[in-house]
Amino acid sequence: MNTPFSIIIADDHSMFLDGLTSILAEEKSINIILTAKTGTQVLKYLRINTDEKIDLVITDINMPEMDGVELNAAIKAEFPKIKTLVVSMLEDAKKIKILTEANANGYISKNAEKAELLKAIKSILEGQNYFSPRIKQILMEAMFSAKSEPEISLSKRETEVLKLIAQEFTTQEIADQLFLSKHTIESYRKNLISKLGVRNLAGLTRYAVEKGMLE
Amino acid sequence: MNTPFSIIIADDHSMFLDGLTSILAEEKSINIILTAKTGTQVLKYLRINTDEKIDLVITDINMPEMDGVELNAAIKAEFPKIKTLVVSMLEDAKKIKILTEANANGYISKNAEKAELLKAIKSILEGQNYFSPRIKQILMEAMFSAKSEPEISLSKRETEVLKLIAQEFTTQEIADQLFLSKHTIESYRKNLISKLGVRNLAGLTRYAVEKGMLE
DNA sequence: CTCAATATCACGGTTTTCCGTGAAAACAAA
DNA sequence: TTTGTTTTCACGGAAAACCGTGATATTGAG
Repeated sequence: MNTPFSIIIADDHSMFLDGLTSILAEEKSINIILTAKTGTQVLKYLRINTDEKIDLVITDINMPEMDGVELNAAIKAEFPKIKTLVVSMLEDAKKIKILTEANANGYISKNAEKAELLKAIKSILEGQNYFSPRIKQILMEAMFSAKSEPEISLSKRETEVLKLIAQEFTTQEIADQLFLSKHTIESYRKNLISKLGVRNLAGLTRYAVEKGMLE
Repeated sequence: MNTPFSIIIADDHSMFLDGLTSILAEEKSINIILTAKTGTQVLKYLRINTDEKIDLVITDINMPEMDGVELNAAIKAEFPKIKTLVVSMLEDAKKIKILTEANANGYISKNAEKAELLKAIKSILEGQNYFSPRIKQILMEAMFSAKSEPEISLSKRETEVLKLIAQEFTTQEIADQLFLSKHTIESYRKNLISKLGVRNLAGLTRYAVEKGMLE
């Protein structure tokens, strides 16, 4: 018999953490070394116990302090030998894309059955990545739809001005705050309006609010 | 020894369901009769197997088809003897309030530890309701903060005009659409601005978006 | 019925936004 | 180093929003 695999689990919801632990405790080939509620806790552990061989980190995406995406990136940068499996509530195309680009070894949804979870873990521990058909499909769709979206990107200043505009400041007030000419701010207004494809202040404000740009 | 308690668990996330099942399987005094992914499944089961004695239904709030709040209400209406324990991701004051008013027997967050879950289940099965101190506190705060909010109410027309304003229509355009004078729309603008305590179009738009007035 | 809230309309004046058109300097990427 | 993006500034005119200060008619609740 081989030595059991060592894994770490990170999820901010205790109950889910306990549940996962309980499921995996039944597996003789798996040793749960640590359960954590934030990405930082996991990283801290890995940095201190460098001699301990960890095979896999299972992580949620949504966590306080350091989320699963960041944690995955950090692990891949500092401990490239450690495999990662991301488990998430939502099937977020963008995050999945980022994760695949950051070499995560697997991604499954919390909608997945216990059987699929075990299958994913086994695949990854054997050296194969695991992305369910459903996830692959979402990824593909995101690729195509991404092309239809012209991907509006705003510069730092543009973002800064837009925020202030949406916060009910007038052109003059913004100019004063940023120590710029009011003509400059007017330029930004115009650019933003054409760039974002809106008609007026209402459109600008709506964009800012919907993109969550205001605190 | 008493006969074990019969419980049903409902949660749309398989993995959580499996986890919970795994945790509770360790308890000899608990028999898991059914696990379901929607509230309707649970209700259907209860209606068919009326002879089977169910002690407790553990349910998530966020589920497709029929959520935990509705499920709780339905159970309390049709099967008042069955106890309910609601488990939720978020600590939503409004929903907690509704649930307590609908006589749910307990509410715990998924942030809760396994120990608290077991404590809640035991309390409820022994006939006592269980709401954690944290939940009680949130409930209290909601009560007070509800009173402090002056509750701005807009008339039908005001709402209608505000929606159009936030959708980038000008005063003249709105007047044309509603077959009103532009002066009338200007009056509404003024009233809305003072009523909502904002400075300009940006504030109006922000209010509309944040209140979810625009589909 | 009465009173308050709602809905409608009006005008003149000020401020702000919107539009077109242009351009120079700084900076980063190729 | 050339090229593209970002940041900065300028002017004039048109359009729209904002402000104050009204008024009248309808309507719904008490």
